[in-house]
Amino acid sequence: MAIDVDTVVRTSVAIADAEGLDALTMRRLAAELAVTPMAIYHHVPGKEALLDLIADESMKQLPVVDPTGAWDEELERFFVAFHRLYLEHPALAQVMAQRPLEGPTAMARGELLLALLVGAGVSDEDAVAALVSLVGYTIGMSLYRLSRDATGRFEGLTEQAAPTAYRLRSRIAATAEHEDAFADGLRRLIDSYCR
Amino acid sequence: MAIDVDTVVRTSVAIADAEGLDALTMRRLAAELAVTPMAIYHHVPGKEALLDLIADESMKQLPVVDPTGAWDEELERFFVAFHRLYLEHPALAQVMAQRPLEGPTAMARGELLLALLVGAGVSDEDAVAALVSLVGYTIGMSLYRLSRDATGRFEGLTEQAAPTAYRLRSRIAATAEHEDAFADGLRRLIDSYCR
DNA sequence: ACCTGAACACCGTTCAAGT
DNA sequence: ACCTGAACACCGTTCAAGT
Repeated sequence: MAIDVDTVVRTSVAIADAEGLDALTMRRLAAELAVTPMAIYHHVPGKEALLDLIADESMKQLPVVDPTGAWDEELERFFVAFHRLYLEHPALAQVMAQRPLEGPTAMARGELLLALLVGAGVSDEDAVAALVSLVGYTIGMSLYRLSRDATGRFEGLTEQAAPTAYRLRSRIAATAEHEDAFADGLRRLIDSYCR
Repeated sequence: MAIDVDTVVRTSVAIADAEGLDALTMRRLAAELAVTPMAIYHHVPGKEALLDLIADESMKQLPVVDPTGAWDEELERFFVAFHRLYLEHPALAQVMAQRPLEGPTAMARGELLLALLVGAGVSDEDAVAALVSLVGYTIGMSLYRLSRDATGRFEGLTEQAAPTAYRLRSRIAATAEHEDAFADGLRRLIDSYCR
């Protein structure tokens, strides 16, 4: 039934995107591929390995930075795209949250970012420190945002019953959901590495 | 057998801390409590609710900020403790990654942080923006660090076979695992809100 | 080499019954 | 009110067998 690693991975991504990561089970995937659950194991060692493949495949959507561009602008462009990738694929964010950014594709993108910084005169140490901070910030802000989207908000919390908590939540929600909240903090972080 | 919500939650935390979140199943928990799996459902609606309770219970370990202290120092103290809490309880970080910081305890801590900032003359909007960024940064850096700790590192990656990727990973690992990496980026972010 | 069928050792949760 | 026993509808994965 024309089953290979690529179709397995692509179908997995499609299921996770459409119905959430919980819906992605080996049995569901097999059904989608019109095949027995065990057939998948001839192309992928197991579910963990499948998630690794999904992670790496998805990272290919990250932009490739231009090493000749302005490094602060390139950084902003890259991490805004990173953030957007997570928001558009919540299941991916969920997968990546538990997985080091160590796939071949992620590493290749990392090399480019590092080269960009070092080429701009930043020391090796500072460049790596900057990258780690920016990646951490991006992951955290994405997950934080997604977790607010996912849950039914203000459940059982009315303005009458708990006015302070209610107002705090409203304000946090408004800020966290605003597109610019992420970019604002990102710029603060990037700027701090400019000096 | 002396089963109440508190012992259920505390035992859950103990299992998750000792053996990881995956080991925390309703059946395993029941065994630990010397009770039938179904007994738990008379004290907690279900597993999701149990995870909510674990989350809120754990948040009680976060420090209470001193509203009369220097706000930059208080912020640093709070988020460094937050980071440490996650590192010491990886299962908690895993739970929180998928859950909004909206429990009663988290909200109470948030109120205090907000009061601290507003008391220092920061506008409401900026204060909320600062908190969201700092929380996002802290969550992301914690998860990023934990994900590197969890996986067997450099699996199948030798210096001979792929020298560039190998060196990049080594440098990232060294940076990410350094205690000061988190605090450094945190200070950059906090400082950016001082001006 | 690739796929199937049946089975194993698990999950969370429902439901009816006991005290 | 609190707990039990048996069952249901799932999981990921092993193993032996087919082609």
